[in-house]
Amino acid sequence: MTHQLTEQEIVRRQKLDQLRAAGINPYPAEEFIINATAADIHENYERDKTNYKDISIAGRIMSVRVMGNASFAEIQDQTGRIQIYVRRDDICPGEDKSMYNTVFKKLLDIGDIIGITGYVFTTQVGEISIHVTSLKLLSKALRPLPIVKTDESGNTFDAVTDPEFRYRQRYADLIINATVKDTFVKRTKMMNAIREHLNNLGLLEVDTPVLQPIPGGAAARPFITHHNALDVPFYLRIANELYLKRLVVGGFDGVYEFSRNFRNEGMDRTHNPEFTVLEFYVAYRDYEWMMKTCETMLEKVALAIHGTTEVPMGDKIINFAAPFKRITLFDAIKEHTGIDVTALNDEELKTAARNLGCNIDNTMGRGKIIDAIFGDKCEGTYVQPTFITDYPVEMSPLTKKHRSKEGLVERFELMVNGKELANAYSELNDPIDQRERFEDQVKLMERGDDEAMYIDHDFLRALEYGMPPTAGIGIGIDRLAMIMTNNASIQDVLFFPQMRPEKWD
RNA sequence: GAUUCCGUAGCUCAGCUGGUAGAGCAUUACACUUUUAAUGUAAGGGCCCUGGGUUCGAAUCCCAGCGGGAUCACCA
Repeated sequence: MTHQLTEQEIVRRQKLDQLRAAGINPYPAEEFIINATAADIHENYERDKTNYKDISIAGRIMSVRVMGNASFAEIQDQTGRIQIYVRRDDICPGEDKSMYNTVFKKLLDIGDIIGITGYVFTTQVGEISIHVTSLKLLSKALRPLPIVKTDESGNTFDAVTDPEFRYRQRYADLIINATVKDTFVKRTKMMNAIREHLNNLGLLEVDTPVLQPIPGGAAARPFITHHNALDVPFYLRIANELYLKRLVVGGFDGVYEFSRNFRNEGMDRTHNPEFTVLEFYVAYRDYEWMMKTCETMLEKVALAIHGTTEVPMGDKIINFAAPFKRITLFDAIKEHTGIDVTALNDEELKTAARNLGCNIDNTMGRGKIIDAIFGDKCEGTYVQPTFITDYPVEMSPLTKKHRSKEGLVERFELMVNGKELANAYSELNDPIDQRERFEDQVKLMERGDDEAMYIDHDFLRALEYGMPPTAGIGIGIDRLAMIMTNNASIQDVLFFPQMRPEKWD
C-alpha cells in the first residue's frame, strides 16, 4: 500500500531521525517501573503528601503548554490524566540544556508515550501536578492524534464524533474520548457480577463448540465454513443451547456459558453478526424458578454498576428492582389490541392481524402470526422489565408443554426498553415429543420457512438417555450492556463492531 | 435488501442562487520559569470521497459508484 504521508507525519518521521541522531532510542526495550497512577495521585495526595515525593509514572502526552524555560503538559495513563511541570534547569542540571530545549520542546509531540520521575505538588492555581526531575521517551507516535479540548467547566471542543472513525480506529477513540473506556469497564463489571452470581448458585462455567456440524438451538441463518482435513462443512454456532443441555444429561446440574454466537443476517443498531448470549441451565427447576432467578440477578447487576436499581437509558429510567411485572402473551395482546387470540380460528386470526397492519404471508402458521402481532403492537411498549409468559407451542420447538394450558408451552421472554432481552423455558426433555417437534420444523422448512430448525439426531440420542426436568435461559449480553451503559447502539458496547473492510489498494 | 441524509486540511466545521478554497485547534518558526480550551507574532498545509455528465467555468447542479449514519424489512 502506498499511503501518501501528510505534512505532520513527515515532520514526526524527521523528529524520529533526529532523536536517533541524538542517541535517544525512540522505542527502548528495557522496562520502566511505575509506582503511581494519575487517579491514585488525585485521590490520595492531599491527605498523604509524604508518600508522593519520589514518584515514577508513565503515560501519553495529551497537551503541552510551553512557557519559555518551563512548561506544563498533561499525560494520560490507564486511570486518567495528570498535569506535569517541566522546568529546564531541573531536567538539565548541567551546562547541556538540549534535553529540554531540543528533545522536550522540539522532538516530543502530543501522542508520544513518556516515563517521568518527580514529586507531586500543587500549583498556584491549585492543580495537583508532578514536578518532573527526569524524563524518558518510551514510544514515539508517528501519527497525529485528533485533539479534543475540555475547558474547566467540562465542555468539550472538537470532539471526534464521526462513527466511522470511532469504530474503525477504536484504539484512537479510546485515547481521545474519555467516556468510551468507561463503557467497556462497565461491560466487564457487568459480566463479573453475573459470573459471581451464577458461581454462588453453584453453576459451572463451561465451553462448548463454536464449530458445529448442525447449527442448532435457534432459528437463524448461519455462517458456513469448511474443515479441510475432514472435508465437511461446519457452521459457526447460532446458539449453544443444545450443547449445554447435553451437559445436563451428562450430570452437570447447573452450567453456564457466555456464548459468542454468529448469525448471517442484517446489521443495525441492535444487531451485529457476532454477539454474546449468556445461557444457563439448572436441573430440577422450572420456568417459574427461572423468572425469580433472572430478576434477582439483573437487580444485582444494576446495583453492581450503578449502586441503585434505577438505570438511566436515554430519556427514561429503567428500574430493575425485583420482582418484575408478569403478563401472559395472550393477555398482553388483548390489552394492546383488544383481540382475544383464543377465540379466533386460524383464518380469523390472519384477518385480524392484517387489519392491525401486520405483515402476514401465507407461509406463516398460527404461532408466527401471534408473534407478529406481539412484535408489532406490544413489544415496544414494555419499557420497564416485564416477563411475557406462556407462548404457543408452534413457535417454541425446544420447550416443554404447559402443565395446565392446552396448546401453550412454559416459556417466558423478558422485555426491557421495548426489546427482548431474555428468552427462557422449562426445557423439553421428552425425547419422543422433541423428535415430533423437530419433524414439525422440517415441515415448516418445506413450506418455505427458511429459519426453521434442523433435526439434531445426536441431541435426540442424548435426550433418550434421560434429561432431568430443567430450566434454561438465554440473555442478550450486548443488549444488557447497552442498557447498563446507556448506549443506543450495539456498536458502542463492542470494541470492534463489524464494518465493511477498508480498501487499502 | 429498500428509503433517506452525510463525505471539504491531522481533527471540528464554514463555503449563499455555479466564478478553481476559509476559520479554530493541531503543525512549523520566534518570544515567554506556576500555565491550563495558556498567550502573542508569523508561516506552511487541500486528488473539496471516486468516475462520468451539464456548463465558457463545478466543492457547489445531474447520474453512477464507494464508505458511513438513520429509518424500514429480516433477526437477538
